[in-house]
Amino acid sequence: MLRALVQERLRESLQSLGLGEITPEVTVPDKPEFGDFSSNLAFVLKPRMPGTPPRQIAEKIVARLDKSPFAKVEVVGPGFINFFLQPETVQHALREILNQEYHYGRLEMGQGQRALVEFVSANPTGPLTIGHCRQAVLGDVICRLLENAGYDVTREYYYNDAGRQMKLLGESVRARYLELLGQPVPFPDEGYHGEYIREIAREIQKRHGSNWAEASVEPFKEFAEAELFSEIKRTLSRLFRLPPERVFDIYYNETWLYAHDTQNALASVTNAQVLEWLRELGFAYEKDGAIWFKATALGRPQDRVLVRSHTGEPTYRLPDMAYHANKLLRGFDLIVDIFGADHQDTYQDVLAAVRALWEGGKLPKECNPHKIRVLIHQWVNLLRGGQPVKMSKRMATFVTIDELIDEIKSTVELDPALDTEQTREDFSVNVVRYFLLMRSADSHVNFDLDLAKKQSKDNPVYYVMYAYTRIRSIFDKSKGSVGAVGFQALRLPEELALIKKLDEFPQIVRDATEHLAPHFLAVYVHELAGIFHDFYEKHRVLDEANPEVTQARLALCYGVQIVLERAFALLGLKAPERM
RNA sequence: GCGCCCGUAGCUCAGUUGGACAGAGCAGCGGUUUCCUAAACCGCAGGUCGUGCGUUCGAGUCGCACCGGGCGCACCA
Repeated sequence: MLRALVQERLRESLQSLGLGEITPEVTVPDKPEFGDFSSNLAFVLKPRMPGTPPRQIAEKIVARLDKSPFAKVEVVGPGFINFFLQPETVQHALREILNQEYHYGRLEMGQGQRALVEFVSANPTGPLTIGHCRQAVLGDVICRLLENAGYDVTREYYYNDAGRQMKLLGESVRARYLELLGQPVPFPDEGYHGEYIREIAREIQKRHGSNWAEASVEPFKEFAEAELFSEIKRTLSRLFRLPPERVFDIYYNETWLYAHDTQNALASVTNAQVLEWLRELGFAYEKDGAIWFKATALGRPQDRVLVRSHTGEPTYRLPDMAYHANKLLRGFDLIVDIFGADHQDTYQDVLAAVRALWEGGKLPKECNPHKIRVLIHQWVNLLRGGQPVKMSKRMATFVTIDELIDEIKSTVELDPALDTEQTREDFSVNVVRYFLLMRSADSHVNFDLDLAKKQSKDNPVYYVMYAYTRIRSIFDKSKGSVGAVGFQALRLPEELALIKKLDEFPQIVRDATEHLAPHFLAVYVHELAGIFHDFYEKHRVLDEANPEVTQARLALCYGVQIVLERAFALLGLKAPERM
């Protein structure tokens, strides 16, 4: 990496000045006049060299510097050090990339450690909607990033089929079923009105005729749950481009936490156990017949009920605490929770409780809650005709992920030779994923359906994909392969800019992984595509009159192809060969 | 009222360990095609980075206050 090289030269210089222990900060400046890299080292060093103006400090550092990789090193302004690389230095970076090929951008930070990523976790009361879509895609990419970094990743989905909502689901299906049999009963007050409920009822009628007329709610609930879960897996299978049986590794059922089961290693700690521990540590108490969590003692704004007074049932908070205790006990090195903005307050109670258990010695030392990282994402606003679409799951005024993909798919147009059902599916999934990935999880996303459906350049996905197809097209025409060539021919600004951008890739992947921020990568890919388009427009790759340049530029294109394919794989995008 | 997130160009958004005159896409205006796909490229225009204090050599970035928007604040999940 070029930046590491600059840092290394600086470090050597510092050592000779007796300041070797500092890791110099090196950035890529915005303006080309400021060079390829820049360091503010002189300012950082200022407190350690009182009385010396930063400019002089910078000059001292530069005087001791090994300048062989650079065409020029300047001290400018109040004390910035700007580095201008030799073309040969940049060319060498391309060599490195081609050597590493599809290993380029792999990270070592995971080192075979185990990571658990929990996401989506919707109770199966209906199809997945756009509300779940962002979380699903974020989680999927974070899993891919962690795998790339060497983690052994477990994808987990937490759900509950025992609560009130699931009972309502069963009652809703039962009501629709009896309606079909001509024995209508009142529809449950807060039941689910979606058409999918009728479909499930029809399916029951198809398989069981009128045999379920006297049945209780329970079988209806179970039938609906099974149907909906397989539907959910099918949807995620489209979105993740994984077979349905592989979209998640573990479906963790909240009910496992209610009764101790020695057979179940995933739930070695129950709700009751956690409650007892909290009591022993003084973080649980009784009031008004309920059991409360003394969250205020842990710096939280208010105490919360853990066990209800009337029914004796736990609220969702207690099993959540038990669930997280179990996550820690299962021996993961990294635990990632992905939640929507509605959880931003509540997860902190759960973490506070788990921390208290650990600090109180109830959980083994290796179960340090620092291993848990929570990623909160803001909501997606679906816009249709410029207006936000109001959605309610219960009233069935929602747009499902499948509907979203299908709607976009109906407008996709690709090169006729490649315009198949599969490529259209691939492309519409690209659009959905990219729209949701290109923004920071912290910011709200306006998903403009009209825009996503437009098969035009408004759509950044096309821009990125088009760069890839241009490269493929060059290689189709070139007939030759990329051989062992010299890169001395690559010295034009657009060529060097492209290599320098390729050189940034591993650091971008590292940043995205460390910050659990896929949008770093999504933004990078867009920038890389832009630099490639610029190069492509200005310089012809294939030139029979000049085989040396052709070979060097083909190698450059291959480097871009490698990085694009690596980035696409991490983002779960699938580029077409032609558009 | 309390907590978390956001407020950057007409629109949608980057800018994540504070760094040099603030970026991209789209929309607007003007150009580019005997040549690897013009779903592209080039140029122009567009901003008191919500407001005000503060921290410092330096603040879109950190702190405080205020204004505006989103989401929470259940013995629902």
